[in-house]
Order: sequence, then structure tokens, then C-alpha cells
Amino acid sequence: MTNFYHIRDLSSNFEDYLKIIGDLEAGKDQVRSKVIAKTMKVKPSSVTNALQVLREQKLITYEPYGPISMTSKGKRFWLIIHQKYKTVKGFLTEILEIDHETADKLACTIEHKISPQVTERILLLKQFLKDENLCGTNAIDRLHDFFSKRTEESEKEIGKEIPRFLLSVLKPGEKATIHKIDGDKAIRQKFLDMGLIRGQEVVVERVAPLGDPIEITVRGYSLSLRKSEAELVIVK
Amino acid sequence: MTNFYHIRDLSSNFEDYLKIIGDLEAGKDQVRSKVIAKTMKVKPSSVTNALQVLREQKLITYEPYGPISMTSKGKRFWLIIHQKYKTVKGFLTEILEIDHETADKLACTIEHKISPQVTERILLLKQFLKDENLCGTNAIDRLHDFFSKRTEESEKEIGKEIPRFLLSVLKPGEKATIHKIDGDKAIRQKFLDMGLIRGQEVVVERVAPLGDPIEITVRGYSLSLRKSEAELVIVK
DNA sequence: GGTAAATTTTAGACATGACTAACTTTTACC
DNA sequence: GGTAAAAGTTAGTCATGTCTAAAATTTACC
Ligand SMILES: [Mn+2]
Ligand SMILES: [Mn+2]
Ligand SMILES: [Mn+2]
Ligand SMILES: [Mn+2]
Repeated sequence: MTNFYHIRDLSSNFEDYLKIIGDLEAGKDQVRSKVIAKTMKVKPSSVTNALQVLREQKLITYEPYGPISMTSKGKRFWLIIHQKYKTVKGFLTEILEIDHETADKLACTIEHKISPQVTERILLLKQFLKDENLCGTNAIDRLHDFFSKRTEESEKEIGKEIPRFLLSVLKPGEKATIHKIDGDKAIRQKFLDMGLIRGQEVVVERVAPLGDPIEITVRGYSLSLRKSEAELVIVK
Repeated sequence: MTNFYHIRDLSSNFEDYLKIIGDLEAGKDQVRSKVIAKTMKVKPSSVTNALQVLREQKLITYEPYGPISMTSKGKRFWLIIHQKYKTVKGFLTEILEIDHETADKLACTIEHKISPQVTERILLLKQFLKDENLCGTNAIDRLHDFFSKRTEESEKEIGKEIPRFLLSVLKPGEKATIHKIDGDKAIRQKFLDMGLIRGQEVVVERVAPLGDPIEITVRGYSLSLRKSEAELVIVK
């Protein structure tokens, strides 16, 4: 009866095209077909096809070879997807301490399937953990301690105890995985924003004469850390 | 396209076929094409096609018109998917208090994309919240109180305060949505196992003369509750 | 302004995984 | 055992969304 092939809801993939267009429009530059193709890891002709579909749905305005811009309906849609993405990715990185790349991929799947209620609950859970102050310690910090304790225990069980160091003792060219970040809430948040998170791989690029500053690469980005900051990061 | 969490060359949909075959095999009855079709909401010919694909991957043994059964490789993969499914669904229902139907659908998407690490972290988060027992109250209970407080607040804000009753005062034929469940941890767990969870819709079928027991329908299942139990459930 | 390079579109092929319709095999029942 | 119903398969169609190759358009630069 209801042939759901004919119901033109927007598929996950086309929601992603819209998401990327929205992200690009938020930047200064004009939205380019080529950039969309590169971001989606798809050939330019696929982008053209997607643009035509999005135009049909009145989510963007666009003519052949012409500029691409979102309609207000498109912007509304984009905002919804964007918020879901941010919520899920934030949950994965900040609460579960999943590395950015994995979190990105998973969030990009979930964002299309998640209901407003689930989104709200995740936000509330996050808020709950951030505000909850059990015995003087923040709940998220306790959770993350719990994560590292358990990880250590299971590593011990399978007998592969991996030595740990401070990031500050590594030499140029050495690679390591972040195990834990010490320091107060503010500094942890700062590290988080830079993409320094448990499980994230980092490469030490250069170390200044007295070990300060230290230049590292994280997810393709270059970062410069004070020695005092690098001493808060435990790697393995 | 090497995605190492998933079965190589098996799409999410075909993982679901395998999952259903495994679930059915866990029951007593022989696995029937017709049942798979019904569960997947798909025509029988689509099932035949899927069976051929699964056989090609050596996940099941099967010949035309013959019995269907999983190979040991198939069982191994089924277990992996099944555990991911259980983890995600458990998180959604027990922690986030999402209704079973929504949780099912979302878990069925996520199960194919989630890495072992994320699965483990979700389990640890759940365990952390369950064990955390400071200030006398269990963390999950505190979280759920936090959820209801926030829900009430936002309802008040948009001016649509919905009246609440005890489930025990409803009359046959009346429908309601569960708002909160009082009682201790054990009884809450019991309700949870029956599918009684915040946001879940219930219909009162019959009420015995003195209001005990009360027969209700939840997600198509019939349940009989003591009056004393029904008095713990707040609905709207 | 003219030409080459870059970008984008069109046209058509192809893989996937649904579907319908017709056919085959199995099961059920007298 | 014979026959009809049920279950399952095969064959062919269709929508989706990718791709390649070639054509069209825009841009960059002398
Ligand atoms: Mn133009
Ligand atoms: Mn996405
Ligand atoms: Mn047989
Ligand atoms: Mn699934």
C-alpha cells in the first residue's frame, strides 16, 4: 500500500550534504561544489545530484554553475541536525572520552536517527554529571577516574601492562597515546577543546632547548604546549 | 572501506538479518523464512536473497527449502552484534529512560556502527551510575529525579501543566503516559523489566472489584498489577 | 580578449536491496 | 496417496546513489 520508496523524506546521506553546506555557509567563503565533494569523499557529479535533490526539497537555492545558498527551511533543518550532532559528539568525547575521529563518525550516524527526546536526555545527563558534586569531587572527574582504573585493571588481567610517562619527557618524533590528564577542571576543559583526550594519539614534533615549549601534532593539527602543561598529560 | 568493527562485506541490513536468525535460533522453534520476513518487515523474497548472501559469507548453512542454521562464525558475529544491541538499548532505557520502542529502533541503528571501546565505556558509565551511592541516594535515581524535575519545569514554562494521577485510580479503557515510578530500587527494576518506564504509554484493560488486581496493556503485552504496585506509578 | 586550466554538469553504467508476479516445493488434511 | 493451501524461490523490475567519461561553463592569466 504505502510504498515508502516514494515518500521523499531526506535520507541520511542527503542530510549530511545539507549539514556540510550549512557548516560551509557559516564560514566566510562561498560554498563550493568541489569542497562539498572533498568533505563527503565523493565525486563532484554526486554533489551535483545531491544539490538537485536538496533544491527539489526547497532546502537550498541553486542553478547550474551558480552559487549555492540555503533557504530558511534549509537553515532550520541544518540547525536541528547540527544540534543533534553536537550533542552526541559532546557526549562521546566529554563523557565517554572517546577520541574525536571515532566520535565524529559515530555522531554522524546517530544524528540522523535520534529523536528530540533522546537529545534532551543526553544533554540533561551531561549537565547532571557536570553539576553533581559528590564528596567534593565532580562526577565527571570521578567517572573518568573510574574509566582509567578499569582500563588499567583489564590491562593487568591480560598481562600487558603498558608503561606510562608524562608527555613532557617524550623526544621529537616519538608517538604516544594519551592515558590521563591531571589538573583542575579548567585546564582539563582547555585540553579537551584542543582535542587532547584519553585514547588520542599524539606525535611530538619539536622540543625547545629547556623543554619549553613542546610542539605536538594532534589529529593533523599542530599545538604548542608549555612544559607545565605537558607535565599534566600522562601517555603510554 | 575496511571497517574493522563490523563483519567484512556485510551491510547493516544484513547484520540485522543475522541478528534475527540468531535471536530465533535461541528460541526453541526452527528458524522460518516467514518469521524473518515478518520481523524485518520485508517480503519473503527479500529474505531468500539475504539468506543467500549470509550463506556466501559462511555465516549460515542453508539450502533452498531447507532448514536455516548458523555456523560457528555466524554465532560469533551474532554475539557481537547482540551484545552491542543490549548495551545500547540498556543505556537508552535504564539510564536515559527512553521508551522501549524508540530505544529499540535507535539501538538497531547504532549496534552496527559502534566500536568495542564505545561499548565498553557505555557499560562502565552504567556501572558507575549504578554503584555510585553517595548521600544515601543512588546516582541513577538522582539522575531520574533530575529528569522529572527538568521535564516539569519546561512544561510549566510553556504553560501546559499536565495533571498527574496514580495509575491505580484510572478506569478501564483509559490511556496514560508514565511519568514517574516511586518505590525502592528492587521494585523499580521489576517495573523496568516489565517495560514500565517513563514515557511509556499504558492502557488500563480491567480493574477487579476492589481495585486489585489491575490489568493493563504495555507495548502489546498484558500485565496484571497489584493495587499496591499501581499506587507507585504516577501517570499523566 | 583569448586560451588553458579548473570547475561543474550531463549522460549513462552499475551495485545494492527492495519489490511483484509467477513458479516450485513442502505441508496439511481428507 | 491426492489435492489444496502455505511456504519459499526465481526472475525480472525499480529506486537510490554512487561512479566514469565527456561536454559545458567559469576562472585565471597572459
Ligand atoms: Mn554564475
Ligand atoms: Mn551524518
Ligand atoms: Mn527440506
Ligand atoms: Mn540493527
